[in-house]
Amino acid sequence: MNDRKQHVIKMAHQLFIERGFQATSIQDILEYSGISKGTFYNYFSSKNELLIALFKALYGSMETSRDELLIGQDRADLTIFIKQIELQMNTNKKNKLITLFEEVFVSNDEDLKQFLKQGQKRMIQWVFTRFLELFGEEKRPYLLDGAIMFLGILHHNVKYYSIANGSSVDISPVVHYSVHRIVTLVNDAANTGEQLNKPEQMKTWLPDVSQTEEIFKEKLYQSIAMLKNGLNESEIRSIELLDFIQDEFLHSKKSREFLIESVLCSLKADKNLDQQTVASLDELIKDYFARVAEACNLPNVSIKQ
Amino acid sequence: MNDRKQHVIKMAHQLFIERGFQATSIQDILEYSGISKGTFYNYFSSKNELLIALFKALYGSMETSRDELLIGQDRADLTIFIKQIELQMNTNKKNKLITLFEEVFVSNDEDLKQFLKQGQKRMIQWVFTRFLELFGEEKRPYLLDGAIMFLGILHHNVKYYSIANGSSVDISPVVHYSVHRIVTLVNDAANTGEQLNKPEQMKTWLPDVSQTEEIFKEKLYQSIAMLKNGLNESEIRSIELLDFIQDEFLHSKKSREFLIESVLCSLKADKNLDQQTVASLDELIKDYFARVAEACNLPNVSIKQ
DNA sequence: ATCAGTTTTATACCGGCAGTACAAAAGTAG
DNA sequence: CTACTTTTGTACTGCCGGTATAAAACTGAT
Repeated sequence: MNDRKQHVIKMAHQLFIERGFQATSIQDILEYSGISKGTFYNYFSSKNELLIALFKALYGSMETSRDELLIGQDRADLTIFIKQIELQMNTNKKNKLITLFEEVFVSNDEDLKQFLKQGQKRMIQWVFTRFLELFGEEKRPYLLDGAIMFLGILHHNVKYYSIANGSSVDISPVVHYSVHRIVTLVNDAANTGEQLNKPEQMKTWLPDVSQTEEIFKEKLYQSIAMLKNGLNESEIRSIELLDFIQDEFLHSKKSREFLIESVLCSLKADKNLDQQTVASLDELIKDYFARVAEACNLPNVSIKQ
Repeated sequence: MNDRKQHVIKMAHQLFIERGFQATSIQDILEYSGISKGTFYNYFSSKNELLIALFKALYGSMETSRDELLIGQDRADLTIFIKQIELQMNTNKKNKLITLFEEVFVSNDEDLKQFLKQGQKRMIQWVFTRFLELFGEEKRPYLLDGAIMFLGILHHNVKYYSIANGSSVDISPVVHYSVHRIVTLVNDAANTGEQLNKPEQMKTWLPDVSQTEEIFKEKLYQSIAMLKNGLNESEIRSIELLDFIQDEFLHSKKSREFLIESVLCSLKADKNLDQQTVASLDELIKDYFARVAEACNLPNVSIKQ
């Protein structure tokens, strides 16, 4: 049922990689994936919506595996950030995401355009929050500029490095080089005090829902980090419990409330931990699930009527 | 005759600005410019070729007015470079060049794609040669990386600054900011000795003809600069003569050989100038015209037969 | 096994697109 | 007036994304 739909997305993706999006006709997709036109338009309302589904799948899995690299790691460690960027650039390359992106970015379909713009903004916002962790709160005013410039440098460098050295070349040195550059750049901007974009303006980028989502995640990470700091390395069980919570929330759609509640229960009984922080963590998570339940109910009601 | 063709390009440009390239049909262009389909395909072999003609016209005029800013100026002056970049970014914006560019950059038409890639490489090469003049020969190994990163930073900054402040905002601060950043970046790379792309690889970018053209221009500028250095400010007539030559070669297709020869004659009689340098300049220019004549004759012969 | 409800298929169809073909008309120069 | 080129108008081809619909296949509950 849903397998079939996924299969169509997969087959279409192959065709898009081989020939590009524009050059792939719906007829091609039908023949290649062995379905009829009616079924296709039963799954997707248009060719563009198929593309959106593809992007969502690819970016979703990319984001989770990128975030997984951070579990149980020092969030201020630059080498982890480099690994994260390498991962993303490699999946970009493997799936020809950048080409696909460029090909449809200037499109007449306003929905598709907005979706892609949102994706770019999400990426910048992610780099910004990582920069906050890497450079520290005191550099905040210069970190939105930094995130924007970092992505500009990175993409341009990868592009021309690939032209010069063949597209199969390892892009790891490019990532290292680009990260080194942005470090000096941010420090330079902080020294001279020059600023182009204020980080506050990002608030206007995301819809409230995913914004509070981001804030929640950041608070969660902070609480967990604080608790971990109070532990020494021998208390493995406590660390494992904390890591589990973080991991579970990473797969946001399928976080299992009952499991997390039981883990929280264990944490409350854990005398190695600062119980005040545990309490605030507990409250934070209870709030989150309350909000999720609320968000789930409202649409259901409106559907039933 | 040719006026009509230019008129079609102009009308098409207007439509492209309003609706975008893909969304403008040939039928639209026919109606808007008041010609018939037959005539259109008499002028352009395809819609894409019309776009190439448009790009050539726009980029051509942009490059000459950008180069004109340098006449009689200190080529190492950073403020002139900033003015040049501002000029280019403003015409980009006015003509929606970047949007048009992005819209067709990933295209199935290999000719169009190659043409656009050449355009990008030309731009990087120009920035590189300007950086050579601004940063000095000793920074050469880091200036191709610098040029690539500068354009990445600049375009990204302009993009997000325009999103945040409306597309009608003055981009001058963005240009200043980006230039400041690239200065520290180049010095940083030079200090640490990190290098991604070697400037030599640019040789593989351009066809031989425009490459020797670039080399000629650079030599010309150097000779003229040397001669000027030997003068003091009161010798206006000599300076004017030198500036005239530089100006005349800037409009490369229509440089008038007889005029330049006569000016060279005056220079040879000018006792304010270092006659050895004048002689080498003379030889350089004679070589150039010989090459141009050769290049003109060969195609003519093949046409007549 | 039957039957109702859904999904899938096959096929014909629509309007729009870029590009081709070609004969008639208009313009141009000697 | 003539010979030649340019322009025009129109009809045509083949492909595209998307719609419509009736027949066929599948599904699950009784």
